[in-house]
Amino acid sequence: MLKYILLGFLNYYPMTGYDLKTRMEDSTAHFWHAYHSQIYTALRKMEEDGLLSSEMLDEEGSPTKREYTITDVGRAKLKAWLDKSMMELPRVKNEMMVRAFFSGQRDKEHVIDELRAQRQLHLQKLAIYEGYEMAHLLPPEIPMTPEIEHEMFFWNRTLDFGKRYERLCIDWLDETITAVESH
Amino acid sequence: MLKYILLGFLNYYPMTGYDLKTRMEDSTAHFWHAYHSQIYTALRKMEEDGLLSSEMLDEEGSPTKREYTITDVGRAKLKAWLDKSMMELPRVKNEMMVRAFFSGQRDKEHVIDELRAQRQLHLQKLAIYEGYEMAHLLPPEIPMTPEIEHEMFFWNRTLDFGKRYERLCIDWLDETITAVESH
DNA sequence: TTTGAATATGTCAAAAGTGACATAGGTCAA
DNA sequence: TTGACCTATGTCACTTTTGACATATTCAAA
Repeated sequence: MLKYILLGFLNYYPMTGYDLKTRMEDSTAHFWHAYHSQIYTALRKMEEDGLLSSEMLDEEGSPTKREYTITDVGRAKLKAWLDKSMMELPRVKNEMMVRAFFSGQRDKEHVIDELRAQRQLHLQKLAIYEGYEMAHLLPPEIPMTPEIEHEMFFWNRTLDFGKRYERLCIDWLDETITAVESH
Repeated sequence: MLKYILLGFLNYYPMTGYDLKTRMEDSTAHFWHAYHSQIYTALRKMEEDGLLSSEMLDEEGSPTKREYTITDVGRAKLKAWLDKSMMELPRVKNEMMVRAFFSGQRDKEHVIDELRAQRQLHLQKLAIYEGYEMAHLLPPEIPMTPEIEHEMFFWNRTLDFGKRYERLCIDWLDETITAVESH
């Protein structure tokens, strides 16, 4: 999966591992988390496999960077993945729900503390999403074309999903906290 | 994580790998997916580590089963995990959102087909959740006590989260389909 | 001037997850 | 009685993910 995210971004324009890491933190990390260690190793592997090519950039006044460019093979791989529709539901992993499921075995006050902390974190995340502009993902020199607006339509749809998800979590936590408090 | 789910279930009463697998499919799989291969290997590993003990059951008229029982060490491990509150947000991985994010590069009709298929799957899942009774997780011979009702309160909270999540997905897909259709 | 934050890139061992392959008995209906 | 499906348990090679450790530069503030 990470492979396709990296291909997807590099299909727009060449980028370094750090660029990709920050791009992901501002966008896809909300629905696909990856450590920078994984991104760098994945890029190396993808270059070995011929999906990417790389070039060292030595600008003065900035550290050495390795910039990756998608190859035709990489582009074909991305297209093949996008063209094969997903016919199952995505697999979910949510540690907080696991904890909630087994919370009957726990001290009530302790459970409430945790739920409140989670609520706070979801509020913060929602605030970030609400202040977020997907246009920031674009490099400043790129002019707005209908194609890019079309891309951004989908970026904004995923952002919208993120906001709704955070609201759902907050509402669920509010109700759960109230229900646990009232015995 | 899987380890704690298995400990959580085995803390109720001893079970076989298959029992755990089916229990998970009916409950925690909605927020934590695991293959049976992973469950069986995890159980072996946990026995090695002293968290579980096992015993072969040879009932006539049924295949050989291995039943696992939680040990005191396992119980302590579970308690320690439950007692340490989660102070970050759970990490999300959602392949469908990754696909949506990069859907600007795809054929419109193709995207709509995929979104419609996803919508159908989420409707099915919601119907399953709405017909689901958490009490079915309990073995028939167990009487209903206040303790078990307390456990079930949390089980039902996670089911409620699941229903809301499915409705969110359906609503989001409906709106996204409409928006993509109307250019 | 030094300290800390941000930029930038990596390695690595270990753990977790994937999904195909394999086996075998029981039940039930066509 | 044959085939399909469910129960029940596993192996295994491979990929992915985790999270700690490591390093070096730049820039701004204290």
